[in-house]
Amino acid sequence: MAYTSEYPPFYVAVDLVILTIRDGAFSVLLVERGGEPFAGRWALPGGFVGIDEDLADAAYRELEEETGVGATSVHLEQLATFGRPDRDPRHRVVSTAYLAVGADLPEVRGGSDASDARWWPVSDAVRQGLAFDHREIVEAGVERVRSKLEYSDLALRFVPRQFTMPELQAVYETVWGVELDPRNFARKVARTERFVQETGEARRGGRGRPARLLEAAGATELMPPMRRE
Amino acid sequence: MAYTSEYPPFYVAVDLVILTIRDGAFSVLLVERGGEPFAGRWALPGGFVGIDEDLADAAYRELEEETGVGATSVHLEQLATFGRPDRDPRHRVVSTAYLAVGADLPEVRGGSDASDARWWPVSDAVRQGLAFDHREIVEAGVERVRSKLEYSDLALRFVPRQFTMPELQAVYETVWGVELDPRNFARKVARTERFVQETGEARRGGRGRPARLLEAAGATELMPPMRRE
DNA sequence: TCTGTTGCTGTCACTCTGACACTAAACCCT
DNA sequence: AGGGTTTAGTGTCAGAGTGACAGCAACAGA
Repeated sequence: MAYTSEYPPFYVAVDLVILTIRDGAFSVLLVERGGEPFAGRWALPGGFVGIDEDLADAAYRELEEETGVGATSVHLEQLATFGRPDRDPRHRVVSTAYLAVGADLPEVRGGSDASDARWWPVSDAVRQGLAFDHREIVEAGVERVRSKLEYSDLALRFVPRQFTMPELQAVYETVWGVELDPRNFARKVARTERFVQETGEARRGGRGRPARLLEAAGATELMPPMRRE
Repeated sequence: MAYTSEYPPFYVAVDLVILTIRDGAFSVLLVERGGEPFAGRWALPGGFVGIDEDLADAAYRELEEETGVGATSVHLEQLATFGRPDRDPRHRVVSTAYLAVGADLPEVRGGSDASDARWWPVSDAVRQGLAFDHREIVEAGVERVRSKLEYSDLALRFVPRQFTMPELQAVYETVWGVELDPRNFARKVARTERFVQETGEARRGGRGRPARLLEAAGATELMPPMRRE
């Protein structure tokens, strides 16, 4: 069966801004483009949405294809939609960007197509020329995360299920690019009821005093919020 | 010229959540649907995006068609994109919702098509059954506004260029549905540098002591933020 | 057991917040 | 003209949150 139309068609895509902290760097997953346009340039993972597929489902599908990580333990939310008529030189593509945040996301080499895929520190990623308008999309995702650390539990998505207070503090310091006072930080986290709770265990094996292991306790808002600057 | 495709096409639309305060009520503009589906039901104004048209341009165009108001003095921002496969029974329509906020938006009767159009208090609007998934979209817009009042200058878009402190306070009270203390409110607004400034004039003619006229002074953030609850 | 390293907590001064009551400036009516 | 009514505008005080700061605690390894 074929469809005809008086007008050229829209293509609808999803792009993923997958963020994690790797080796102490706030990082985004990029794939190297094999073909034109922008061959050899780095771009966000993404793809076209099926005609019967929900946008969020398409985002999950792309996420799993690129990282092998299921929805479990990865936070996924809609970021924004980018639809400038000239953003793709081939067709009219409207792309809804999704933001994914996870802990310990796996190393990736070679995506579904033969092209390369790797984690980039976000500062390096936006400095180089990304394909399409992906620099703008990455910046929107990064700003969303920086902002949501202030008042939400998003920081907990950057650490494993069990984590320590210094690890959680490092999330804020890495994402915001600032240094925080550990005493004030711990006080603020502890003040929010049901934000984190003690597991009773501790992380041993490193140097120095072992840090107590914490886990999320259900609260989704940090109240009062943590403030930048 | 005709285009053919192996697959049924996507349609890309914009929907507008146009919010203002009318007669003391936080209100949204709805249009009555003339034809199927959802004939007779109320819906958000909106329409399809041209194949060479930017999403934001389409939103501006629809805004002007529906309200006669140009971009001037109306704040417009992208809200979110709604793309459930079954959200429109006819086609696959992916719709990007835009949020518009303005002061003194005009009364409207009869849109571009012959159907009716009018302002609804948002509580009445979401209570009745709106067409498509428009209830969800309205709720997203309302929540966005309630949230942005806390930390941005969005409240200034609900009042005319010159306004009084009680009028500005009424924006917060109406949108949040709470009562605020005028002393604490004025202190907080005045504390943020360059948020509002005196014009030297006063609003006369009403009952009681005339209120001094203020205007926006350039700051786009309310710091520290105004807090709900 | 000594040293190095990292985790953890308490205090104090300051600012911000929320609660609260009175004075000021206009209008209206007599 | 004066008194009453209505709305605008301000100051204080107690409690909470914040940022700056130093010292003790618990482990590993030598």
